Amino acid sequence: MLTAQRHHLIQTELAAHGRVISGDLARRFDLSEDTIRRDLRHLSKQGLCQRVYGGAVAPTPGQLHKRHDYLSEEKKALAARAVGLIEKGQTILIDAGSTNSAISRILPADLGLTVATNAPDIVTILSQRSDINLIVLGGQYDVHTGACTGPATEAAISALCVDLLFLGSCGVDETHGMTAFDPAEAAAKQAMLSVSAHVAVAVTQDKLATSAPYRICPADGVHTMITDQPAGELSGFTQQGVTIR
Amino acid sequence: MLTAQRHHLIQTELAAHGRVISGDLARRFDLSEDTIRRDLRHLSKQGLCQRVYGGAVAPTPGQLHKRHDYLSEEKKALAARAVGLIEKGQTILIDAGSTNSAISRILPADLGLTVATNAPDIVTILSQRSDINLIVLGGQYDVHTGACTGPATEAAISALCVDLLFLGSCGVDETHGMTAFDPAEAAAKQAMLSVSAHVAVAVTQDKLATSAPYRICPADGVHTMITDQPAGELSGFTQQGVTIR
DNA sequence: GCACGTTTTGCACGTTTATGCAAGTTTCAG
DNA sequence: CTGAAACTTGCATAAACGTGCAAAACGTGC
Repeated sequence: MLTAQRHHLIQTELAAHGRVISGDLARRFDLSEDTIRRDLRHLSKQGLCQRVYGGAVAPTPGQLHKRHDYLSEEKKALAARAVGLIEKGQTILIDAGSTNSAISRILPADLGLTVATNAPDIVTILSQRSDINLIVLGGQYDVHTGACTGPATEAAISALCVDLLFLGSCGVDETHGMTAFDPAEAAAKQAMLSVSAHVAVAVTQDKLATSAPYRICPADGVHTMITDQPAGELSGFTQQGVTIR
Repeated sequence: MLTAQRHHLIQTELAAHGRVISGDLARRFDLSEDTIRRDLRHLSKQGLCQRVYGGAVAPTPGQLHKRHDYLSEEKKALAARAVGLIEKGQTILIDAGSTNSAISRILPADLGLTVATNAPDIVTILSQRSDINLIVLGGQYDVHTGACTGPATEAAISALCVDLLFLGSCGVDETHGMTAFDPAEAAAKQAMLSVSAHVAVAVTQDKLATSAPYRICPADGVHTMITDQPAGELSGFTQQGVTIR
C-alpha cells in the first residue's frame, strides 16, 4: 500500500461519509494510528480535511469559502488567469469547487455572459450580478461536494449549448485523466463535457498527478489547463494536446 | 461518534428548533448529561448558543442569522405556525418569498424531510442542514423574485411528488384567488400546485385583498392559509373551503 | 557493491482531551 | 419552605495526541 494511495482512499472516505476515524483507518490499512494521524495532518495542511479529536471531518463548503478569503492566493491567481479565456457574449458553464467559486467572483462585467452552474454557492455569488444571465442547474444537493448531481442535473445540462466549461477537478493525472470521488459527481461532469465546445480546468498543484476512483475523461478531453505548476513537468499533458496556461 | 460531529449536530438542532434539552441529547447520543453540558458550555463560549436551565437556546437574534432580524415579527410568527403543518418523512416544496425563507430557517430537525425549492436563498439556508434531503429546482434565475422559473423549472417540478407545498404569494384575493406579478412565476407556481397533495400559503395581511396581473389559481386551490388577519374578515375564504390557521 | 540522504513507519514517552462519577450548590415548581 | 432536578466543581481513567528517536525501505551517486 503506497502512502499516496492511502491518502486518496482517505479523501474518498471523507467525501463519502464526511468523517473518518483514526482507529478504523488504522485497522483497515493494518497500520499504526500514528501513521494515520500523520496522513490526516498532511491532508489538513492542504485544507483537504479538518482534524478533530478521534479523526477528521470533511471541510464544509462554507469553510472552503473561508479558505478563499484567507489562505489561497494561488487560487485567486489561477482564477485571474482563467477568466482571461472568456469572450464577449459567451455561454459559460461553471462546475462546483473552490477554485471555480474564485473564478465566479471575478467574472468580467458587461460582456453579456450567460452563466450556468450546479453549485449553489456560485449561484449565491452571481445572484447579485444583474449583468449576468444566470441559469441554475438543479438536482440532488450533496453537502460534501457542495454541488447538485443526479439524473435531473444531467438532464438540465444536456439541454444546454456551452461555449466554455470550467470543470472542477478532484484528481488530474497524465494517464488516468480527470477523476472524481463520487459516481454521481463523475456522471454530472461527463454530461458537462458532452455539451461544451471548450473545456478548461484550473488546478492547484496538489491535485496534479493524483487520481480518484471514478473516471471522468482522459487527459485529452481537456483543452486548456490553468495551473501554477512549472510547465516543464507537464509535458505528458501537452503531448496529449492540452494547452497549458 | 466524534465529539466535533456531535457539536455540529447540536448546532443543527439549535438552528432548527431554536432550543435543545440536555436529557434528550444525552439519550440520543447515549452519553451522560455531564458530557452534553460540557458540549453546550463549549458552544456557548463561542456564542453559538445560550445556555438555559435544562438545555440551551439559539443565540439571541443578532449573531447567527442577521437576515432573520430584518424579517418582521409577524413573518416569524407566521413561520412558526406554518411549520406545525409538517409531518415526519414528508416531501415539502417551498416556493420563493421572504415568508417562506423564514419557514425554511425553522424547519424541525430529524424528521427525515425531503425539501425541494426553486429559491437559491433557501438552498443556501438549508445547505447547512445535514438532516434534510435537499433538492434544488433549477432554471432561469430571476433577480427580482429571487426564484428560478422557466420551462426547465416546470419540468423539474413535474418530476416531483409533493406532500406539502408552501406557496409564495404575491396577491391573495377572495374573488381573483392567488395572483403573481410575472407570467413565468405564475406558470412555475401552477406547476407546483399540480404535483402537491396539500397547498399551504402564509401571507401577511398587507397582501390580503390585493391582486397582481397574472392568475395562479382560484382561492379554493389553497387548502390552508396561515395569516395574522382576524378570522372574522376571512369568511369569503372559509366559504370556499380554505382552512384558516 | 557501498556509502549517503530521504522517506516511511513503529515505538516510547509525556501531554492533552473526553468522559463518567461523586460531592456540594443552585434553580425551579408547588 | 421543601424536595427534586439540574447544575458546577473536582477528580480519576482511558483514549487520543504530539514529539523525538531508531529501524527499515528506497533511491542516488560513486
